[in-house]
Amino acid sequence: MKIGELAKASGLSAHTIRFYEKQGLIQALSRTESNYRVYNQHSLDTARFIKRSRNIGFSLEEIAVFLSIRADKSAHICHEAKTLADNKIQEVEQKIAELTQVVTALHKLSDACCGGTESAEFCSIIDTLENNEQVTQ
Amino acid sequence: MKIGELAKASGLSAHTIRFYEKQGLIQALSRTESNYRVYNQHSLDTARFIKRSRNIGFSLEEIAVFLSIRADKSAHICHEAKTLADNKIQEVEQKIAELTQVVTALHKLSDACCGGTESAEFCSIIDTLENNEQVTQ
DNA sequence: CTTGACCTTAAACATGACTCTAAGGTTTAT
DNA sequence: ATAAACCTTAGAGTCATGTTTAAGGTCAAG
Repeated sequence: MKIGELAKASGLSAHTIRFYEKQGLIQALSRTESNYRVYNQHSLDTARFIKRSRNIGFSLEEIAVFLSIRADKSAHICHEAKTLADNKIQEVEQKIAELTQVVTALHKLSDACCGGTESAEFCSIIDTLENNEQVTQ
Repeated sequence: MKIGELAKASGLSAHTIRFYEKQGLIQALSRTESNYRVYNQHSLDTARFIKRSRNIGFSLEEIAVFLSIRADKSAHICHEAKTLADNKIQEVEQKIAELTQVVTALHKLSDACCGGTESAEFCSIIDTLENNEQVTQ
C-alpha cells in the first residue's frame, strides 16, 4: 500500500499521514526503491486508531501514549489507559463549565438589550461592557 | 498615565496593550517628548472594556465592533450589539454541544474499562479505539 | 514519448491571542 | 554618577494541528 491508498482507506490525507509520521505516531513499514512509503493492513489499523482517537477528542500527544500501550499491551495495565480517559473527561468537563458561564453571561447581556432600531446611545450591552465589573458573574 | 500605569490599573500587561494598539483596539492620546505613550481615564475605561469583553468570550475582532459602536453610539442601533451577542451565544452553545458529545464518548470508554492493574492485553479502551467505527456515536 | 497521477523533501503558512527577545533610549532614586 | 526601573521598536516565538507551496522525481497508460 502506498500513502495515497492508505489515505483513501483511512480517511486521512496523505499530507496528514506524513505529518503524523513526523510526530512519531505512525511509521511506514519500508520504502520502495524510489523512496515511496510502503504500508500494510496494520498501518491502516493504526491510521484508523488515530482517527477515532482524534474524533473522541484526544490530542496527538495522548494518542501517542495509547499507541505505545497498544504496541506492547502486556507491558501495560488497564489503569494507564483509564487514567488518560478520565483526565480527558475532567478536562473537557472543565471546559464545558467555563463555556456555560460564558453563555450565561452572554444571555444576561443579550436579554437586557431591546435589540431594536433605537440608537445605541443607551444600549445596555455597551453599557454593561463599559461599567459592570462583575459581568461574568 | 504611561503604559505601565495603565497596565497596572487595567490588569492587562504593557505588552498586551501595545499588541491591542497594533490591532487597532486602543490608541494612546499622545506621546511624550521621549516618545512614551500617554493615556488618560478614558484609555483606562477602554482597556477595561476590552478586558471585560474578552472575559465574556468575545474575540478581538468582535470587540473592535463593540468599540466602534461605543465610539459613536448615536450612529449605531441596539440591534447591532444584540446581534453580536446572539451570534456568540449560538457559537458557544454549538461548542458546548460538541464537547458534550465528546464527554459522552469518553464516559463510554472509561466506564467499560476495569482500570485495574491487569495487563492491558484485553483493555476495552484500546480495544474500542482499535475496532469500533462508531466510537463517537 | 508524453501526459497525468502519484510520490519525495523541507519549509512556509494558517489560526488567535498573545509573549518574548534584542538592542537599545529615558527617567527616577540614591 | 550609576543602578534600577521604566520605556521604545521590529520581529520572532508559542500553542496545536494541520495545510499549502515550491521544486522536483517516478510510474502507468495510451
